[in-house]
Amino acid sequence: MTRTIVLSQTHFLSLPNNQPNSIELSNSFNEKGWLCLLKRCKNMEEFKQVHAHVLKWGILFDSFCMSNLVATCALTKWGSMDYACSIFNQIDEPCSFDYNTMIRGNVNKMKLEEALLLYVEMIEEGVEPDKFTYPFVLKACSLLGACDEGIQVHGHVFKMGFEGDVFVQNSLVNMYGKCGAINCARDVFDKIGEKSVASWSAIIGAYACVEMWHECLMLLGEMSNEGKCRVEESTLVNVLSACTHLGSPNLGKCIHGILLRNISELNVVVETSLIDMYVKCGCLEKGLRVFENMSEKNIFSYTVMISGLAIHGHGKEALKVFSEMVEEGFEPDHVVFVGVLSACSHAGLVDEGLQCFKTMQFEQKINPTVQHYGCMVDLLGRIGMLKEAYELIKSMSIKPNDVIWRSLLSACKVHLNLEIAEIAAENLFVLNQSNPGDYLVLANMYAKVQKWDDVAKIRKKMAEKSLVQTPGFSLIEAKRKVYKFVSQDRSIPQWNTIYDMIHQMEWQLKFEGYIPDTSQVLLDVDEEEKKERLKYHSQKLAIAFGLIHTSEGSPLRITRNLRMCSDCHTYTKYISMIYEREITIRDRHRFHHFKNGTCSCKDYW
DNA sequence: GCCTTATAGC
Repeated sequence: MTRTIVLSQTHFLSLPNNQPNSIELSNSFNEKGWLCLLKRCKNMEEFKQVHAHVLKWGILFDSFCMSNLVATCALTKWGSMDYACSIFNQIDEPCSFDYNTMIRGNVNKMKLEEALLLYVEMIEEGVEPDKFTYPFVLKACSLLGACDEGIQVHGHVFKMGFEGDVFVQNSLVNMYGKCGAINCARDVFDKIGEKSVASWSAIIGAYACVEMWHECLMLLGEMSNEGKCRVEESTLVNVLSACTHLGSPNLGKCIHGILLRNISELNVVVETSLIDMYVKCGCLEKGLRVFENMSEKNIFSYTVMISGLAIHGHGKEALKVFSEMVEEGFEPDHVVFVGVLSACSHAGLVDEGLQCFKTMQFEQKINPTVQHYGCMVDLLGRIGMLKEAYELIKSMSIKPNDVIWRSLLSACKVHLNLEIAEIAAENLFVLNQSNPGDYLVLANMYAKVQKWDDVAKIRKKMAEKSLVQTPGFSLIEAKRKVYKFVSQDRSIPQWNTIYDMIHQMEWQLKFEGYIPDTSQVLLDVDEEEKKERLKYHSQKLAIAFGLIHTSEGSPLRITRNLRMCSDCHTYTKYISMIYEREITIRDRHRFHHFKNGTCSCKDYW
C-alpha cells in the first residue's frame, strides 16, 4: 500500500514557531524535505517565507537542490526572475543545467536580451552548453527577430556537434522562419533525418511567417504523404491561417474534417483559428456554430468572434457577445475594444460606440490607441458627424497617423464636405504617407463641385510625386483551387474566354443602366482608354471567371488585398442582380454581401 | 532532472 502525502508548506507555516533556533529541528527535516516544501509553494510570498526558514536554520543545500530552487523561481508562473537570479548567484559553480534554467526563465518572461547575455556569460565562464541550451537560446533569437545572432548560434550548434538533434533542428527552423529567412529554414528542415510533428509544424509556421500560403498547404500534403506522423492541432493552426488568407473556405473545411477525424476533443487555440477562418472566409454561420459549441473559451475566442461579426456588419450581435464575455468574468483588453468599436462603426451604432469608448477609458482604464481612434473617426464620419470626427482627432492624446486622416477623408467624400476634406488631405500630404487614392478622392470632390483649377493642381502634384499604387489582386476559389487575378491580367490560361465573358456581361450591364465611373481611373488617358482600363479590374476578372467556372446560382466568394473601388462596387451590385448570384467579397476592410442589386455595407465603406 | 510547433486588432 502506498500512502499519499497531503501535507503542504501551508501546514508547516500555520504551525506556531515554538522552537528556538535549533539544529535538531533542521535535522529532523532533511534538505529533500525542505526542497519538497519549497517546490510546492503557490506564490512568491510563501516561497520567500519558507526559504527564510531554510536560511535561518542554516540548512546546507547541495547543488542539486540549489538547481531545483532556481528552477522553481525561474519557471513557475508566479516565480520571480530576480529571486531566481539571487539564488543562482549563490551557486559556486553553476552547471549547464543552471544556465539553461536561467535562460529559459528569461525567455518565458520575455527578457530576451538577458537570456542571450546569460548564454554569452556561460561561454565566457567556460561552462559547456549542451543540447538543451540551444532550443532556449534560439527561441530568444526568434522572438527578437535577431537573425544575425541566430546565424552565430547556428555556428555554435555545428561546432558543438548538435546539428543532428531534432529539438535543436526544429528550433533552428523556427528561428529562421520567424526572422523571415525562409530559405535557411527550408535548408535545415530538409536535413532533418527523422522529422517529428514539431518539425513539420515549425516549417509550416515558417512559411506562414513569410505569407507563402500555398507552400503551407503543399507541406501539409507532403507530411501526410510521408505518413510518418499524425497531425496535431499546432500543425493545423498555421494551415488554417493559410486558408484564411487565401479566402478558401473549402480548403478550411477540409482541415476542419482532418481535425475532427484525428483529434477527439479540439482545444481552444485550434477552435479559435477555425472560427477566424470561417468568419474571414465569409462563412459567418459556421464560425458561430463552432463558437457556440466550444467547451472552453478565452479572450482570443471572444475577440475573434466579435471582430468577425463586426466585419460582416452585425453590430448588435457583436455587442451581445461582448457582454457575454464580460458576464463570464473576462477582463476586456484593448484588442477586444478594437473589435467592439469597429462593430459599432460598421453597423452605424453611434450611441453604443460612443458609450463603449467611454467605458473603455473611464471604467476599464484603457488608454485609446490609434486603432480605437480610427474606429471612432469611422463611426462619426459614417453618419456625417464630420466636425465631431475632426474635433476628436484634434483631441487625441497620440499623434494621428495616415489611417486616421484617410478615414476622415473618405467620410468627407461620402458626405461631400470639401472644407474638412482639404484639412484631412493636407495632413496626409504632410505625413508623406499619402497614396494615389488620397489624391484621387480629393480630385473627385473638386470635380463634383466643378473646381477644375483645383482638380488640375492635384493632378499635377500626383504627377510630380510619381506615386506608385500597391498592385491590387483578387482571389477566387473554384474546383478546390485558388486563382489569383491582377488588373489587366492576360497571363492567365484561357484569358480570352474570361475577356469574352466580360464583353458579354458588358451588354447586360449597359441594358440595366450601369454607367462606368471613370473617375476611379488614375491614369492620365482619354475617356475611352479609361473605360477600357476599368473593365479589367482584378475583381471583375475574378467575377467573370467565377461565373464561367461555378454552377448557375451558386454563390461567389472573392478575397481582395485592397479596398474596393466604387466602380467595382456598383458593377458587382448589378451583376448580383442580373446573374442572380450572391457575391461575397472580402476587402482589406470588411465584407460586402451583394444580393439582388444591393450590398450589406449600405454603400458606406 | 530541463528542450521544439499554435490563436485576436483601424
